[in-house]
Amino acid sequence: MRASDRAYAALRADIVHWRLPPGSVLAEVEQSERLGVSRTPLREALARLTAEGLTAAQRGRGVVVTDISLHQVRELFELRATLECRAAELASERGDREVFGQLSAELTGAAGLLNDPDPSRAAYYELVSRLDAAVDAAIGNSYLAQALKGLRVHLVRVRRLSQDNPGRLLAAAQEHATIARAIAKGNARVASAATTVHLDNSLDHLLSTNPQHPLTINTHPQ
Amino acid sequence: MRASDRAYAALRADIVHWRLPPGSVLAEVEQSERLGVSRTPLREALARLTAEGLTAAQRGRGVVVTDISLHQVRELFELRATLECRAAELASERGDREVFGQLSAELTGAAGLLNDPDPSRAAYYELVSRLDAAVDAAIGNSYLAQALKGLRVHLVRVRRLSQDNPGRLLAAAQEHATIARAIAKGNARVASAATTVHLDNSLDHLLSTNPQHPLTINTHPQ
DNA sequence: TCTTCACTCAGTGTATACAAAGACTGCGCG
DNA sequence: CGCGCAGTCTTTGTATACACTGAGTGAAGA
Repeated sequence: MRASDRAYAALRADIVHWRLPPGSVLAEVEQSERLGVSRTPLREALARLTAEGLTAAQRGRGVVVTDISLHQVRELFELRATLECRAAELASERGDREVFGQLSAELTGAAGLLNDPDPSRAAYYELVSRLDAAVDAAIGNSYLAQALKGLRVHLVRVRRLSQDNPGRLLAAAQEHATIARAIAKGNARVASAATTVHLDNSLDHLLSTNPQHPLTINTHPQ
Repeated sequence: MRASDRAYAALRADIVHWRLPPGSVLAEVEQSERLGVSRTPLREALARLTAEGLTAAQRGRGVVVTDISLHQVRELFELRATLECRAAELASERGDREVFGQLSAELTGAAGLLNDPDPSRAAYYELVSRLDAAVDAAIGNSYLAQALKGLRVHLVRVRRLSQDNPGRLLAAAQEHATIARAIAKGNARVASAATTVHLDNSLDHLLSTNPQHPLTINTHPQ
């Protein structure tokens, strides 16, 4: 694996998991020494991150990890709703019904996963990402799939803000199950509607647990 | 201006205007000598182009200008319809009515621009891009605006395929005027519908003037 | 005491040298 | 005559040295 790929993956993970919180300045020499690569591949990694919107180049001060305000979260969810509703419709028309039937069944029984002691809910999120992957494969549109992928990077970072409690996660799992069931039935209208409802609930939950603007207060959530 | 920016702008223009047709291999030393920059900024430019999807890295043979099949054009328009319809809706709700009223009037009178002897129709396309810019500003969603921007790069490249005749351009101008008028009236439903119609007509025209798959035959349209 | 200018220095932007990996070619063997 | 292998060579990947820009700081003058 190339050094630039390693640097990119490491930095991206650090940003997404808030080990590099918004506002962190990523000095080239400092990061290249930390990651054990030279400046050239590190610059390539930073360029990729900047293209994704995870970092931004500040004239004269290097690149910094971009901030996320609640206002931006709203914009993010507005685009997300647009893309995911369309994706749900297309998946309903073009998807493999068995795949989504199976996923729907698993999601309905996701309560078991949430009783798991794992605090990171890895098993649950893995199941959800399998649904995402199934939708990507079903829509048969690489441009749309790519747009969705680009969005999800930001959404994983935002997830840290939602401070999910078991109740919300259980409800979200059922909403996901509803979406998968509609796709399995080939009902595009319902799939789109269920997606709209799910995203609205998610955003409401996120906003209610983050009363005001100051997301930067949560910079070190530990 | 940085050397990497110049290299990026030059390569991007060359690709979009088909001076570097699909399949061209962009060897680093060759291009860096041609553009008068060293390999380092050129690599950065190539990385940006690859992130945009205009080029793709081929293991061991450098980066090549990506091909565009009719199938991909269909996918492109599918995503485009999704994003632009939503953008038209949001612009109807949030846009400045005077701005779009003015644009609508100009577009209605665009027949004059099309009688212009300029074969590149620069004046016409400048007017259309002003409509795009107005929509971007009106939607008030930087993520959606960014997604639209990323799409338009590919669309400019595809434009070369559509071999627009004056009749189609005039019809397109009227369709654009209809969209602008609906936005000016604040009628989101009609704005979205008019966008759907316009994009369907555009795709139909493009497909009818490119009978079969082999877009690569048009590699050197001059 | 405030403002401004110059100096220093940290850090990015660029060039180039070196290393490594993959592709092409030519030869030999079956 | 075809297939396979090895060697060479082109091209990318990485490291590092140098240049240049911009920011911060200190002192001096008003």
